[in-house]
Amino acid sequence: MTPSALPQSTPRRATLADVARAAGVSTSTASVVFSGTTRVSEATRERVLAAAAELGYAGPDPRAASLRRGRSGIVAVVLEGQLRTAFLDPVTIPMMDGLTDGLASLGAGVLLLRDEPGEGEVSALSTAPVDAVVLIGCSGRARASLEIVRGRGLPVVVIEGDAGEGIPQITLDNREAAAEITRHVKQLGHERVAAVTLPLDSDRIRGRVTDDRLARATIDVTLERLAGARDVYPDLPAISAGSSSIDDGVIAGRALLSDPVTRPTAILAQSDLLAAGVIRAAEDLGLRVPEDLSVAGFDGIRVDGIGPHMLTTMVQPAAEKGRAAGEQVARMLRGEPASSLHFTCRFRAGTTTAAPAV
Amino acid sequence: MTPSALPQSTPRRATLADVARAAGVSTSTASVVFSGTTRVSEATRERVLAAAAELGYAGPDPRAASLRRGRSGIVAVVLEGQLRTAFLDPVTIPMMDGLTDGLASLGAGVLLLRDEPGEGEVSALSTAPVDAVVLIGCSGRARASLEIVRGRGLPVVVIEGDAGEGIPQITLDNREAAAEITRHVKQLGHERVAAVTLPLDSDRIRGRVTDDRLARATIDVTLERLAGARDVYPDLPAISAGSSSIDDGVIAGRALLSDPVTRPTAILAQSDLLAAGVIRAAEDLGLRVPEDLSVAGFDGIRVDGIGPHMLTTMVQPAAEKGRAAGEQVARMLRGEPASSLHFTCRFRAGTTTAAPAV
DNA sequence: TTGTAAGCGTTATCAT
DNA sequence: ATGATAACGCTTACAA
Repeated sequence: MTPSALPQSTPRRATLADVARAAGVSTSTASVVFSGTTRVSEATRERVLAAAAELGYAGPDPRAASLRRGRSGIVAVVLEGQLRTAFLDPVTIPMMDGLTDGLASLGAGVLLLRDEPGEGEVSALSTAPVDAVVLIGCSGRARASLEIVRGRGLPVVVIEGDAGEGIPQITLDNREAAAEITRHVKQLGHERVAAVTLPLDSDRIRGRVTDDRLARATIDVTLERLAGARDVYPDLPAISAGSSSIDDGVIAGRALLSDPVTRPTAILAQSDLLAAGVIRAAEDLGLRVPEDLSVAGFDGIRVDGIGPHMLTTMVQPAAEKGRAAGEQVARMLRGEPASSLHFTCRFRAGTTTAAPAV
Repeated sequence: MTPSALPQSTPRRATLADVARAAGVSTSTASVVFSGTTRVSEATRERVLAAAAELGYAGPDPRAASLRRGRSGIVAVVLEGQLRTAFLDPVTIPMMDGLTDGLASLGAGVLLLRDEPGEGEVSALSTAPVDAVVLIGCSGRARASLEIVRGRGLPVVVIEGDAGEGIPQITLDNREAAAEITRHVKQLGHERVAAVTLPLDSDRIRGRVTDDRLARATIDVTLERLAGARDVYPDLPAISAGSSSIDDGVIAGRALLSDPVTRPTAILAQSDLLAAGVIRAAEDLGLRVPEDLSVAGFDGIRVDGIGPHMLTTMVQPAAEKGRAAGEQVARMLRGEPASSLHFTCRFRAGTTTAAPAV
């Protein structure tokens, strides 16, 4: 534990002061050489750099710099649950990409955090040296994260979640978008229509969506998209999937299509992955899409694995959402006022919807 | 910019010294109340906490703490290329999950960094307050990252990459594993076999793998897995995919299967996604798997979208790889010696391989 | 159990 | 263009 116990390879790392001394300048001058805040004569500049190279000095210690500056250059992104589940959702990835872009103007890094403080341990959120926080899909237990963040007085932006008073949030027009694609289906002339929804709550139970289950549902996105569809077809039957995946779409699709008598002529899926599964299920049953069954999705991601089909879907600006969040964070950090932003989806006609067969 | 210009909401945040003063104790005592390093009488403890609550003090400033301690509690993970592409690879996600687990004993957070320093800007790697670094898929340009890291004297672990002397690395038995699954196919009696490989280099050009292209290839994983397969079938024809995805698998599969005369009876895919695509291509052509065509994958991920099939594949311990990296980092940070670890894949028989039809 | 004191390595301000 | 000086907010021997 004592320095002397170490191999010898740690003779105390050189500091800026060491470099300055070796170069025969003051620490402040040396500092300026690295930060570039002020003009420095070419001569001294080179002397300092040479001394640094000589001493193996790799630049200012970020910890000291961040204490002094009051900035660490790190923004925390709090994801719900396991990283695994978070990144399984294909919209998360472009969103994260957009976020890093939006943050780029700050030169900030992204610290990934989960919102579950594992086993009595204090949430890393309360001890991480971050300048700001982005909360994603802030529901239920994310409130705890929010409390910590507010306690620390950190700037925070929430994506797809309700954070209450004065906190900038990035939202999507889920209900309106769902209504729009549903109207498209209605205009094609479909009358027997059903929906496949995302999970209703964290239990992720599959099955027929009853009023009862709806009352206990906690996932806003699901509710909003269903509400939008029911704005068009008030009695729209729906079945909830266990997750947003192709396989769950297959299961739901099979359930909806198995009975040739009650079989719908169109299915509205709440995500593209679910839609892909429904298509698969339909084709397995010998139904042609869109001749025998129209299928609509939601998200507008690149779906890997539905072959020649182009999904009719609502394209959500996932990357833009992330970028917007990043930009609002950047603004707050610059002391500028930040605002909530609302994004809208865009209808994209594909080859998976058509008028019902006569 | 001056404090007075701000709304008033920033009357200087309370510091530990403020809290101590308010509680009538010394700063060190107050410090100890928060860190829990030493026993403190219940009475003072409560007085300090009360004072903290009163002043809205949310705990020690992590920046100051990390300067003092010489630790930031953050480990950087450097991914190749865009986050987008990194997270498109389904093995990355469990690996990241394992990594966070392995790091959990440290209570460290994970800072996501890309290895491409965007446009002349200094790589965040050189200015981020991190305690250690994990390099993933360190090839070519990641050498630059490695240089920075070594310059800063940070502990580093490399996953699936060669970092040279004395740097712990986490590797996989790609060649041996590829040979194993190839032997399985050979033992089933297949003689007309072909391979679908991962990209050969960052150009990601699709097509027949010639000796020429092979000589210029830069992606180790691809080369190792191909070498393993050719240990069994020395003349194994191969076609390279543009990426590890189902759609690219379809393309490659179609290319290999289109000619009924030369059509192989078994296809070895270098990833499960590619295998799924090959299966899709086969079924599109009216071939049954495994009766008319055997398909083997690699990775052992959950493939979303191949319906009833269970892929015959080599299961790689992705999460374990990540966890191991995390643990080695933890050891280095504790001053213990770290070591390189080599992982092996496990053969998993599925329903997609069988003896060729007679 | 509590207090004293000495930094941790920078950067910012203000002279010179 | 350069330098002196004072923080930044905390932790941790060590002393009491």
